[in-house]
Amino acid sequence: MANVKLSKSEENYLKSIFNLSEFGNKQVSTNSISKVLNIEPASVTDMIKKLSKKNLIYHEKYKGSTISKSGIKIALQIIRRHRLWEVFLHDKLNFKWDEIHDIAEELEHVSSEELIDNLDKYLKYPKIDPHGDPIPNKLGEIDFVDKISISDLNVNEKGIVSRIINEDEEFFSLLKKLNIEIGTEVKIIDKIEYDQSFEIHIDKKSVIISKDIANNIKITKI
Amino acid sequence: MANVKLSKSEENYLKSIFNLSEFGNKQVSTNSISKVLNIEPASVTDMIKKLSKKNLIYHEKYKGSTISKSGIKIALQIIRRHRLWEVFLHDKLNFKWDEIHDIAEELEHVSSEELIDNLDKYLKYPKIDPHGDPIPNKLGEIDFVDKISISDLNVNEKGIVSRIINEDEEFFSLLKKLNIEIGTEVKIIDKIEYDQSFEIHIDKKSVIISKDIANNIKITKI
DNA sequence: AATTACTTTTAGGCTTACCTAAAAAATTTA
DNA sequence: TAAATTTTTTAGGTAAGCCTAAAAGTAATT
Repeated sequence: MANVKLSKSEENYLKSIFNLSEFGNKQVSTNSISKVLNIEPASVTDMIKKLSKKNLIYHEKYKGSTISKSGIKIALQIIRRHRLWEVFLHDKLNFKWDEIHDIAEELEHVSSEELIDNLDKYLKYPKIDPHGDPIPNKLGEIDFVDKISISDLNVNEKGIVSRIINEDEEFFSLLKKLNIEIGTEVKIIDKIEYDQSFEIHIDKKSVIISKDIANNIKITKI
Repeated sequence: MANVKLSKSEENYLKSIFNLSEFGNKQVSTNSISKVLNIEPASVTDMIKKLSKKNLIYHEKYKGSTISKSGIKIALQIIRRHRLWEVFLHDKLNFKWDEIHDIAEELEHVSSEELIDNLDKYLKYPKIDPHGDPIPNKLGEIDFVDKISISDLNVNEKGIVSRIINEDEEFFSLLKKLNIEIGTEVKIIDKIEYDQSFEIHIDKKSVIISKDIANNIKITKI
């Protein structure tokens, strides 16, 4: 069955639903999809009906949506395309890691399996993209490393930044200002009880970041 | 003025009109656009109105369309993107020269000037694509070499295939069957008066090709 | 020049993917 | 638990880009 080419919109919805569902395990609300895609809830309801009819998601009225097995499979392929293009843009075309997301967002919808397979080979089958996110292979398999965030560290512990969760422009430019990128070493100086923010050291300079920011920066403990 | 992003459809129309106009010099009929794009004439009329309003083409009712200066400029950029992607697909991803057209047809609509400039640099500013077509530079300038076709050769003259005009799938597979590609040496054995077809030698093997085929294969005389 | 044939345009429709406004259901709060 | 709030859905509408059928113009043929 299946395997009818999806539209760009359908692909974007599916990818977002997958991301919001945390690997297919959580029910996703109409509102949350509306927010990440910047599309009115009423329109989201329309698309939910469409994707349900194609059995890519299941939907219970007024309750929420769950992504199906075949939906996950497709979502992983879209994510694979996105991340491979990001590697290409960063490693071959010398784009900065904070410039690649939007372009990859467009390239990911060019649908040719052969194109992606050849690109994968050309890039020597990379395992992670420039943001530190794992790249699913042709079969949709993904090196799933359950990473901890800066917020999981205790005072005086250190880590190497390995992945940026939030992909918003503003978040990227904030990190740039803070001199944080993949590979940066951070050390926790203090946890501020009042608002749960963190004082950390980057290149021996002290900065304070909110709990939310700390949550969005994954690290490898050292 | 100008510089509002065009839709994929608008870009495809503009490119076709440019191609049919022979570098902007000829008036283009609604029917001819309809044929190359495989879209009904009535729909073509709709789009002609749209492009006219944007001053990318001029249109005289029932007479035909002419592409404007700014239309040409944009068309050349689309062609530039298409041909650069073809070089990438052929040289880097190892696609065969007859497999690249359709994929490039999609990639060409990804709109990021920076992307194309970086790609151009990465490919070392190529002057021709794998079909032998010249690639416009960032400014839209194009190495315009007025090539001759096989049909311009006389009996016993030889040439090296340098460009394939027709980009249809069927034409490509015909050439493949005939063992003709960029770089192939051909020699005219005979011109057949009856139907203007040509008997030519490829790798010392004799084949007969129609006048139309001979017209669509550009060569460098040797 | 009249008829026929072809080309182009107009008119009206359809689908996709969005929208707003209002109704219905679920959840939170008092 | 009743009222208020929030979420979700329904209903109806819009623009883009296509379609068919029919009308209007142009060109070719007799």
